[in-house]
Amino acid sequence: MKPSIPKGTRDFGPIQVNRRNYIFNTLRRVFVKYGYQPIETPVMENLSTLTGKYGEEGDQLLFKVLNSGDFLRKVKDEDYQAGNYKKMTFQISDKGLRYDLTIPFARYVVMNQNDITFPFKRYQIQPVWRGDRPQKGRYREFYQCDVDVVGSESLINEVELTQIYDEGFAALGVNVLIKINNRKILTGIAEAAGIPDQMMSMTVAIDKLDKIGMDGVKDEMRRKEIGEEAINTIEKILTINDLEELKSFFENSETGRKGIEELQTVFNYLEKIDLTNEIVFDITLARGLTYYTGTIYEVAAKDVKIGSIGGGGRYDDLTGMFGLKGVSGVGVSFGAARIYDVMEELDIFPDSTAEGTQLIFVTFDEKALDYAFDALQAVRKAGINAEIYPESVKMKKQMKYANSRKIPYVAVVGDNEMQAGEVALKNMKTGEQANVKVADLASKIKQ
RNA sequence: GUGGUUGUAGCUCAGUUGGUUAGAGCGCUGGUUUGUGGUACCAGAAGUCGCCGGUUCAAAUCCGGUCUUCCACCCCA
Repeated sequence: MKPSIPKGTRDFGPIQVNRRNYIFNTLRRVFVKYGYQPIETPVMENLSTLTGKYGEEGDQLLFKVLNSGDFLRKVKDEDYQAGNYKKMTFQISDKGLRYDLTIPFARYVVMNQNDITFPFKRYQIQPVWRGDRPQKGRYREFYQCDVDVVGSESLINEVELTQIYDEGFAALGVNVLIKINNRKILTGIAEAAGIPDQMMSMTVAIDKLDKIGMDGVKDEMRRKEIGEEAINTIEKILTINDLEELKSFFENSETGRKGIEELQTVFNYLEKIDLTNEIVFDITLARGLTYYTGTIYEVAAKDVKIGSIGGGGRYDDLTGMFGLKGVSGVGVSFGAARIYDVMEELDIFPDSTAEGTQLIFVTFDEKALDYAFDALQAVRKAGINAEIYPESVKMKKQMKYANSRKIPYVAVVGDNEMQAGEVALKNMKTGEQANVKVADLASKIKQ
C-alpha cells in the first residue's frame, strides 16, 4: 500500500513547524501585550452549533463526523428512498469539525457567561477544517489565529485590533494594506439606492470590484435583479473615498450616517498612533460572512499576490443565536497558512526560527563516547541544547550529520582530548577549531 | 459544486511518429582521506512510469475511469 494523506492536508516537517511556531509566538506576544488571554475549544462541535452560521455554502463545506456504532439506525427509509441527503446528514451525523474559531468562541462565551468577566478578550490559535476544493493558499486544514473581544461596544476595541494587525504584521516583517469599512455604510448605500432588501447581493457584487472591475460588478448586480437606477447610484457612491463627501448621499439613511460616524471615530484615534502599515478606508470592502454588523477589516499582503491574509469585523449579536442577547463583539483573524506562504515566498523567515541543538559531541571510540556522555550532561545542565552522536562511527559520517542538522558547534573527543580533560571545539561556520576544557564549554558557546 | 491542468528515482525534471536493458542533475551510499562536515574527483544503489481497466504483436507514450496536484469560477484564510 502506498501511503497518502487526504486531499488538501499537509505534513509539517521540523523546519515548517519551527517556522509556524515562530509566527504563532510572534503574534502571541502581540496579543498578550494588548491584554488578550488564550482559550481552546474542541476540534468537534455539535453539528447544530455549526450549521446555519456560515450560509448555505458554508454548510456544504462543513466536515461532518459520522456517528459511532450503528449510524444508519436513525435513517428514515423515506428519506433514503427520496435521496434526501441533507435530511439524512443529521440522521447519521451529529458532530462536525470546526469551520472557524469565531462560532465556537461565541458558543464558549454563552456557556461560560457566568464565569466570564466582560469585556472578555481572548485569542485562540487552532486549526480549522473546510471541505473546500484546494488550490494554492487554500487548504482543507489550516490554522487560524483569532483575536476577539466581546461585551464591549466601544470603538476603542476596533482601534486596538487595527493596532494588533499593524504590530503583528510589522513584527513578522510582512508589508500589508489594512482595509477598513463598515457594514452600516454598505447598508447606507443600499438604502440610498432604494434597495435595502438586496443589500446582501449588492455587497457580494461589490466585493469583487478589484477582481472583475466596475462593469463586472454592474453585470453581477443586474443578474441579481437590481434595478438600473439603483446600479447607477451605487456606481456613483463607490467612486467616493472620502467620508465627509459620502455624508451627502446618506441624508435618508440613518444607518449609513452612523457607519460614517463610527469610521471617523476609529480613524481619529488611529491618527494619534504610530503605525507601520498603510491603513485605508475602502468603501468596496464587503466580506461575505453574514454575521458582521459594523466595522469590517481585511488585510492584503503588498508584495505577494495571494488572497487576503486576515479579516474580521464587529458582530452585534453573535451570541444571540445561542441565547445570550445584547453582547456585542469584534474580532480579527490572522490566516497563518497564508502568512506562512507569503513569508516563504519573500524569504523573510529569520535564519534560526529553530531553537535547535547548539552543540554536538562526536567521538572516535567507545571510551570517548563515555567521556563525551559525561560532558554532555554538564553542558545541558548549564542550559545548552546539546546532543551526542550515539555511535562512534566514522568521523566523516558524524561530521556530516552535524552539518546537515546545521548544528553550529561540534565537540570532537578522542584520546588527546580525554587526557587533557578537554574537547576539540569546532565552529562549523568558520571552520575554526580550538581545544577547550570541559568545564569552560558551556560559557564558551554562550558567547 | 462547475470548467481545465498535472502525475516518470528521495527531490526537480527529460523521454522523438507507440518499438529492445526508462535517462539527467541534485540528494543518498562507498572510496580518494584509519582524527574532521561544507569544495573536487571516482564508483555504486535506487523507478509496478499515480492507480484500475481497455486498444495493440508491442503502451511511460493512445483511449476510458479513478485518485492526486495546480489554475479559473464559487467562496474564503
